[in-house]
Amino acid sequence: MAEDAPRRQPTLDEVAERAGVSRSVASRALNNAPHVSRAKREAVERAVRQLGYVPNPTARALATRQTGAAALVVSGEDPSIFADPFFAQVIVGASAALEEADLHLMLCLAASDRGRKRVEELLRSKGADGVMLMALREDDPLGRMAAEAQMPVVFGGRPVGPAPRWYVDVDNAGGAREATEHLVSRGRRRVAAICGRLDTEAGRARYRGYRDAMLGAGLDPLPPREGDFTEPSGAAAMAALLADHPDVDGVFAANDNMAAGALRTLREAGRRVPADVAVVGFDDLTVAQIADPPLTTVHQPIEAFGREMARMLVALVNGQDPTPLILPTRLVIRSSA
Amino acid sequence: MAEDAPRRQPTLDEVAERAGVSRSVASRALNNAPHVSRAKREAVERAVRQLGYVPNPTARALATRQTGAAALVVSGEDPSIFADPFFAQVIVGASAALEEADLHLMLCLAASDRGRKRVEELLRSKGADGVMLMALREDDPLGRMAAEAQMPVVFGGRPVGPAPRWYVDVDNAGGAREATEHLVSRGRRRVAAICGRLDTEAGRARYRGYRDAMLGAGLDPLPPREGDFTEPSGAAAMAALLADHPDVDGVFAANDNMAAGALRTLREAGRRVPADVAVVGFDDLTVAQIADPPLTTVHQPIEAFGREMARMLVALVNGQDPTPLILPTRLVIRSSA
DNA sequence: GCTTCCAATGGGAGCGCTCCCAGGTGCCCC
DNA sequence: GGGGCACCTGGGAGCGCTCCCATTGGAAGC
Repeated sequence: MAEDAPRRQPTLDEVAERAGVSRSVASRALNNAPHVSRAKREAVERAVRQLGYVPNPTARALATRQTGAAALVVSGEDPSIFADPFFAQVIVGASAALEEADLHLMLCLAASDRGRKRVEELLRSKGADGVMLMALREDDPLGRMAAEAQMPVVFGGRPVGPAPRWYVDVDNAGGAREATEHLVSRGRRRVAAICGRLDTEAGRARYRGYRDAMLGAGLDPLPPREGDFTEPSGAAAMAALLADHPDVDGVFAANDNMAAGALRTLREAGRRVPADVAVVGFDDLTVAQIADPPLTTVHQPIEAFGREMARMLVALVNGQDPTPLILPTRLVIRSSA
Repeated sequence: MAEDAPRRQPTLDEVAERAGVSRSVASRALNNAPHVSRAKREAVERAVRQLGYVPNPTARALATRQTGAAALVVSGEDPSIFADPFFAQVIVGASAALEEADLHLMLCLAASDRGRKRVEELLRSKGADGVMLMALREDDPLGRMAAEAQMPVVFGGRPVGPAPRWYVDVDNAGGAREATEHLVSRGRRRVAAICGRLDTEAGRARYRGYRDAMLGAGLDPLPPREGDFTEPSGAAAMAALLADHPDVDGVFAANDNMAAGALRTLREAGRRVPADVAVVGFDDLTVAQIADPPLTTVHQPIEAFGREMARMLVALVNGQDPTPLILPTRLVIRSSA
């Protein structure tokens, strides 16, 4: 009755032996490849069941030269950048798409030197079948490494500089323009922008969108007021803004976190939102709904962003040549503007 | 000048040949193992540099029977559970600890059937050197799978039922008790609890802490008002609470998201916080600081949680036998209570 | 009935690394 | 001066799988 606990995992050879076939046939049966008779196929299946056989992914990887994993690399100087719920949603999307392709997700936070070194090694050693790269800053060494890697690379968000061959991005400039135009259409004239880091393309593009909208409306854009996409930086930027331009009546913040910070500063300064100052954010994360007042914000399809990035990578891994993708944004009007 | 782009990665054999040594010596030099003369060691290093050699992790994995990766599995029926910023912080901590041990992080969202199946396969095929398991619900099949796996498994948060051999957890009951006692000490008498999912141990323990504190103060605990750790569920629970107990003057919410929802409902119902109703949350995520009013909440060391989980796993992988860990919580007093 | 063809089969050579072991060298010590 | 005894060294056997290829046998075609 008591089954001897097998110390070692059964191997394909043992399955083959038990099924009375050769290893080749067993392998073909397992990968349901052609050229296996019905009888033997069934014999193999039976043996697999009896032995509780599971193929060894490492051995398979070595033989096929495919790891069965895709890496998602998040750059940035500070690991806490990853605490932004934005990434969690990207991961949910990417994970779903990779699951369909039966690829595992390796997550690499390339904040520390050590982390970057490990990513470089991953890239050079083909430790994954492909890589998704996010949150690159200007002159990020990861960009160069990726270019040199003999491996499919998809960028999540274009990096600063020339656009890479494969990327998924969001219409940052368009979204920012729409947000700013909304403020202007509500009669705001002294509209300022709290920007994200200007060493990222997203930060730059969103400022460009703001500026274009202002110029288009015949208004003077204010110079960029740089934050780092965090709530405190938004609060600080808003405070500085109030000091320099007490008459500001509209604010476009390059993400919801900073918008929330701006809201806090405005509340503390006794300014009513939106009566005195209207505020628009970007991202449409949970914080936008929770904020008081709820934030009017530029919605971006974050989960789709992750999903499309992964799908593009899968296509590349399968030898196809997908085209870059720019996802649309859409203004969600709540009460802050 | 123009270097021929080598189509194939150089192998250890080529390094050895170039360095004029055997493969064994090259291997030892690479892993800086003993029994290699200084001269040959340097020759190998030179050859590595000239050839741009990077060891093939898959081949190494096959030979050593170690994958060099640890998996973080997040269970739950809905992938969006992962959108909770809680997990992002856990990942930051875990990632840092794994980086020290030179292990890669595989992230598995085991929400769909397909996802669970893949985790099972991972477990059975030893596709990773160890696994961290989080967010298990009652009777979660993952628990059984993990128990059967011939692989180190660390639980992040104890599952419902008997405690596993290795886990990292937070003092949920203690934190909840402290939170509730705080409300009582501020003179609140009609204190309710908005619970998390009661099919998770965290949800249960936090309710137990609330109940114990109430009983300890000679007050009647209200029956659990169950949410699912999301903001809307907190808002809904609060609304139901107001309907059933209009005289409620204190609320302990089992996490910050639900507390934020409660805040919203209270605001819409015209109740002042904390004057009419005091609210305490749990987690101390960013949302607690952003909320209006800022939330008094039970701080838990989330990043440390992830870090310790990973460290425990690394210890197990290295053949040690670490002891389970329960991390302390601490009440952070802001203005909501 | 004999060639032709193709599905089915199993042998064997890798994939690129680790690690055990047998053999070889120099050096110290009695 | 010879027998240990370090330390080096390289050969070779795996790790568990895939896949090419030569071989077989039976069905189909003439």
